Amino acid sequence: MSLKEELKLKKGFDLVEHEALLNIYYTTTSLKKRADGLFKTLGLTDVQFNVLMLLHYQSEGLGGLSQAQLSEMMLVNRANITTLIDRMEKASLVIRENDPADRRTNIVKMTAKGKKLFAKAEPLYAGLVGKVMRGFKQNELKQLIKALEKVRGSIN
Amino acid sequence: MSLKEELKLKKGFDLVEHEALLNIYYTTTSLKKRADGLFKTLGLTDVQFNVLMLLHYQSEGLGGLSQAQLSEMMLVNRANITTLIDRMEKASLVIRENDPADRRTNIVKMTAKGKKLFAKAEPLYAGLVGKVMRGFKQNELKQLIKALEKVRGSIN
DNA sequence: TATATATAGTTTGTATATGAACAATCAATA
DNA sequence: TATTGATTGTTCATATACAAACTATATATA
Repeated sequence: MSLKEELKLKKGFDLVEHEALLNIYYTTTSLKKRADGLFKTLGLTDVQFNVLMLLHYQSEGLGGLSQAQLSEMMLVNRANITTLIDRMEKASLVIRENDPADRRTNIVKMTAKGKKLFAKAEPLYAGLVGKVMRGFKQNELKQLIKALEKVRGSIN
Repeated sequence: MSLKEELKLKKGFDLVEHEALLNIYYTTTSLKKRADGLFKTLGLTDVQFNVLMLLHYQSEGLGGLSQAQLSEMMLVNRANITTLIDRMEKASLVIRENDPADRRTNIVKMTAKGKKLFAKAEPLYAGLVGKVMRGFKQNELKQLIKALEKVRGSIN
C-alpha cells in the first residue's frame, strides 16, 4: 500500500488535487529508481548520467560546460555540483579545465572513459524512455507536458 | 535556461518523450523546493511534514505507525526511516514506543509538539495544493493522474 | 520442538541536495 | 582608477536516500 492508496484525507484540502500531486512525486521517484538500477551495472548513477548527457549534447565552443551552467541546467545548488564533479573526476569520467576567459570558472569536459561510458549508458536510458512512453500518442504526450508545465508555472 | 530548454537531442530517442520525462522530474523538484521553503519558517522539512501527515491521518489502533509502515507508505528505504525518525525524535516531534504485539517493532507516534506543528503546517500545504491545482478542472486532474499512473505502470 | 526463513530496525559507507559563509575574480559605476 | 556589487566555485553543517551487513525477533515447516 502506497501513501497514495493509504491516505484518506478527511479535510483541509481537496483529495483529488492532493492525489495528483502525490502522483507527480511518486512517478519521479519510481523513474529515478529505475534509471539508477539500469545504470548500476555500469557503476553510474542517474545524476552522473545526466551530467554526461549534458556534456555530450550541450557542449559548445569550449567543449564543455561550466559548473554554473551545470547547476542551472540540472536545477541544483552550486555546492552540489562541486561534490558531484569531485566524484566524477575521481572516477576519471570528467576533468576540470581552466576557462581562459574567466579565471573563476571551471570548464567540465568528458574524458575518453566518460565518453565510452556514456555510449553504453545512453541506449539503456533510451530504452527506458521508449518503454515508459510507448503507450502514449504524440498529442497525449504534449498534453501531459502542458499540464506539468502549468503545474510548475503556478508554484511560486 | 533549463535542461529541458537546452537539450537538443540529435538521436537515440524521441525528443517529445524525453521532454515529457524531464517535465515530470522538474515538476517534482520544483514542488519539493517550494514545500520545503514554506515549512522552513516552522523548522520543518517537506519529508518530515509527510511523516506528520501520515501519522495524523493514518494512525489506527495503536495510535501510530511502525517504521516499516512509514517506509512502505513513503516509498523509501527502511534505513532512511531510522535516521529520519532519529532526527524527529531528537526534535521532540515524535516518539518511538514498543509494540506489545511484536518486540521487533517500533510504533512511531506524534508528540503534543508534533501535533501542534502539524496543525500549523497543514494549512501551508493545503494552500500550495490549492494554488497549484486551481487551474485544473476535475476531469483534467483525473486525466493527469491517469497519465502519471500509466507512466508508473510501465516502468518495470 | 528444532530448524529454516522472513521481517523489523540499526549501522556503515556512499551519493545527492541545500543554505550559509568564504575567497577569488569579474563587472559596473562613481 | 577605486569602490561597490555580482558571480564562481569551495567548504561546512545538515538532511535525505540507498544497499549491504548485522542483530533481534517472529513465523513457517519439517
